[in-house]
Amino acid sequence: MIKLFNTLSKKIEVFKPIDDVVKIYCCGVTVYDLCHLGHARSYIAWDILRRFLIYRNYKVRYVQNFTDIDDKILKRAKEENSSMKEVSEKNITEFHKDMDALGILRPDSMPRATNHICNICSFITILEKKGYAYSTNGDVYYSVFKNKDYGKLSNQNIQEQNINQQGRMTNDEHNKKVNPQDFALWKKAKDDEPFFNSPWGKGRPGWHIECSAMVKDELGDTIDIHLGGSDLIFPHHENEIAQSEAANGKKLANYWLHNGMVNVNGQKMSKSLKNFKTIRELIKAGISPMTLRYFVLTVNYRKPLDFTEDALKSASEAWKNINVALSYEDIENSKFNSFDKKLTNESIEANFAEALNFEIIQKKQKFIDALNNDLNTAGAIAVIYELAKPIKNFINQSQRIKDMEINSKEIFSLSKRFEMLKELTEVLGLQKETLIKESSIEEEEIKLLIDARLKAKKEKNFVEADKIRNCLKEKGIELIDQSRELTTWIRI
RNA sequence: GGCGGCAUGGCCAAGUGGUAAGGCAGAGGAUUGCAAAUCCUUUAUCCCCAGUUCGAAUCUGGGUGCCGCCUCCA
Repeated sequence: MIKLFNTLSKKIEVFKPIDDVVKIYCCGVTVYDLCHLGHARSYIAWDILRRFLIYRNYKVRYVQNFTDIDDKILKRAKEENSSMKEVSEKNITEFHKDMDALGILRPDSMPRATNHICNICSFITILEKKGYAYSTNGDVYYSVFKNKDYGKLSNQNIQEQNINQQGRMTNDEHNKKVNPQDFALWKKAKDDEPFFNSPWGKGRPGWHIECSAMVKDELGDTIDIHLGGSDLIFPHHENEIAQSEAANGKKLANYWLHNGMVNVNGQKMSKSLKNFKTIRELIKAGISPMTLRYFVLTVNYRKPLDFTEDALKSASEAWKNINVALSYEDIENSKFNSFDKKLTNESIEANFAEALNFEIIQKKQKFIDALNNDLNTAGAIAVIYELAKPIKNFINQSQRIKDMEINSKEIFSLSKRFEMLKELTEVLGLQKETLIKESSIEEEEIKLLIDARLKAKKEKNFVEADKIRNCLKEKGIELIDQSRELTTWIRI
């Protein structure tokens, strides 16, 4: 039983899909710039939800939009002396690069606001006909007081909001809006702005209406799950509900899920505070994509995620260990060819195989239980670690100890664990990474230095020996003395 | 001012009524010329106060502190 926290009811609820295809809509990005860690957090969380549903045998249709009409895009286009289209195209390409790097599955469909102008216009027309919208000189607004339910998602009292916001309207808005909370469905274009033709003249859609129109077009009137950041609860999602439910006369989404923000020094990471780190720059700074993914998974998706050097370092070390375990396949293939890899249950004592199997199944169940519980990824990771630890230990030892004694029973056990480890890491989207750092040093040079060091060691010149060790360490090479005469090395 | 959330060991973080998962970091020991890896040992009564209960980190009330939303925002 998958249980999810529903913002609408403010409770954890058992997830029950409407029919056999789970319909999910996720609010995407406004494509005026590169994505930062906050975006990564959000889309990683929802990627886990999607992967887990699929793992639990649900069919999923996952739609995520691009907002490619927006004031910020226009502003950016002006700054760069380019067009709205060019800015959004460029950032959509960059978006895909980042998301692919993070191992986020591509949505089944990624509609763009600009391709849905027609749907948006007919949507607004319906709202007008039903009396929920009014137009004033080329602008169209949604009248929130016409809607009895308005505020049900964010638990806002519309009257109080009204009082609070009286002073916030610009003079221009005062002339057009009946109430301060009324929001734009269609915005009249200024002379120098790009526009689309509409029944109300030249203009462009307001922010919220695109999602309502695209949800309806792509998935229908009522969907299973609507996703987004917690900063979208109000007003964006509240307004989406108001529009869609007024127009369609049906519930928009059964489950509303919202992820917590990424914080920097206790404050929300955001463009306006200029405290953000783009995914691009983090990766460039040597933090691998899977480290970022792991970092995100250490905290429940609804809680704030503090971005600190320490936390990132901790995630990085932990991920390295799991990553070592994930390289088991390669090690097995290259090192243990002498073993009969086709070991079967028959060649291993039945009791042993049975006990092992039981243990592994138990871990799998623990993993599922964790994710069932409102996507407790931290709990799931604990299971991953339990599986990975013996594998990691084995690999580390085999790399460092010459002629390590290995028995077929152990290999059998490790292989079985590894199978499950792979299955479960896949659900979390954690993929093996090659963590080799760039190193200027050539293999030939390393060998020469190792020989020099062995010679120094024989002469008990440990000062010189340590000097060579430290020198190589600085270049990302770690030496391992497997015996008096044998030294190997690995990149760190 | 309105709405919502959070407070668990040095750090990160699970657990939501039956005497505290996991990770990172640290300490001691074994091993090692050193180092690495591995193994063993080791570090919490859960912000404060009151209450409910046989029993609470977990429920209720009050307090303190922090954060988010109410303008664009994942």
